[in-house]
Amino acid sequence: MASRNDLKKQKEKTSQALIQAALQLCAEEGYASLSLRSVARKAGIAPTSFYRHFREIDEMGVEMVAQAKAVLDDCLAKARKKMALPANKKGASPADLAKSIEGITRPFVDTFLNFFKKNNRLLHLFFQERTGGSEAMRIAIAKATDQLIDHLIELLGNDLIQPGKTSKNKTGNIRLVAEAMLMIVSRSGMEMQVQPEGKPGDINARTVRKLNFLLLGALIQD
Amino acid sequence: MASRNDLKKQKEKTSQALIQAALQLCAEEGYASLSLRSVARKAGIAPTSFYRHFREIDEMGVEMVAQAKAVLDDCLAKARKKMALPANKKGASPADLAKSIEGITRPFVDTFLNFFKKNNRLLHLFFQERTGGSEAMRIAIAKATDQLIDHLIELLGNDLIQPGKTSKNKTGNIRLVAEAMLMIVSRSGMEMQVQPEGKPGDINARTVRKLNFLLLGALIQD
DNA sequence: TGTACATCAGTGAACGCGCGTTCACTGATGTAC
DNA sequence: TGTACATCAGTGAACGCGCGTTCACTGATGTAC
Repeated sequence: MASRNDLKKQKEKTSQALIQAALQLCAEEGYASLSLRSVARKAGIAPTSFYRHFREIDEMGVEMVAQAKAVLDDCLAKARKKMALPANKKGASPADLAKSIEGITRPFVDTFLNFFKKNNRLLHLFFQERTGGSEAMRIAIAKATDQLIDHLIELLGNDLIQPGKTSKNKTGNIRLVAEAMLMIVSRSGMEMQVQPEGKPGDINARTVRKLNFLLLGALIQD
Repeated sequence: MASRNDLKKQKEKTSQALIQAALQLCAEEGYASLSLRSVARKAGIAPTSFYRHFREIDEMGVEMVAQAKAVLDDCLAKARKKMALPANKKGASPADLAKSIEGITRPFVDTFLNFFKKNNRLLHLFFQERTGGSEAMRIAIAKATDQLIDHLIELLGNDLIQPGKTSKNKTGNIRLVAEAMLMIVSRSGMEMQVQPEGKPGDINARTVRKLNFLLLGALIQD
């Protein structure tokens, strides 16, 4: 009575078990410390079975990156819903601007850091190995990061740019802002993970303030 | 005719050879991929000789961090000399502020990224392994980073804060700015190393603009 | 000054271990007739 | 429906390799007298 796809589904299930095991080990010891045998062991299969799913560790690594990317896209989409827009009203004073900017940065940081707590295995991989690991991994991560930044620009564009006022220069600035935002919030997430007790709960507040400076400066500069 | 310290000096020389070999391997493969044997091989000594200098790899790692820290301190000191101060003039327009801020950010970024090119082995270790590696390494790096940020705050305090206007709030902001600056510039340095051809020479310019936003926002917020 | 002894950085053999990879295999699932 | 064959995820034995670590050692440098 088995479906014709039972075999494929079972294989997919094992592949996922491998990836999940790898992500967990990666968060504990770092991607560079992954071994085919340790991943297989954690996933509960024989070392040799690994080759039924991936030709080598890095091929699995690329898949890991794809999954991390999907989670981050979800995270951004979730943050977007909470953002208060538009922030950029004409003739607003710096103090007013600062207030309305926090309507963007606060949900962004809170959502992101909350996701980071829940999915630290995914995100650790994403931001830690970007400048390490193998060539294939770096390329995969760089590509995923670029897409993520495009996604964030889309959000910021809608929230920050007034319709009809978009200039070439401003668009360029928004890319810089998006890169810096992601950089800062991911770094906060990493540090939160490394020393979860260090500075109490105010890591969110500190991150928000950093982003406030960044956005306020970018808006005023224009 | 040998000096009474010849033996000690020779030992120190070998220790340095080990550290330099390790830094080079670390930049190529990452700290996690270092092995006692590969380091000893690169340094030109027998694997067993390693134990005459360090009890384990991480003990050498801590020493590596200390050397990276010294280079970064030099880097900051060098940047300081090029910075134009003060940037924060009373009643300046945002446009004027932006101009004078670049007198700080431009030398900072140029000096830092230039040092990064020359000493990529040191800096890679410093910023890559902060959230990976062993416990001992993370502690050593965290401590060194804190000191580095204090150092940067010292510079920024002199350059950004007008005498007599220092407030508690402003001091707190400066720490946030210093952290974010170091974060952004180090990330740029890492990416420059990973893809040295990617975006031509404008990585400096892009980094400067990010820092401009940050500083401008921080100054106006106050 | 010369001699006898101490120190200690560096060595090479040897160990057990986890690794990636190969190979021929098993046995459940899927397909053809 | 039943039977014979094909597919293929998962297996266990075996391999050679680099690893960390131990040990007894060598021989140059340093010290005491």
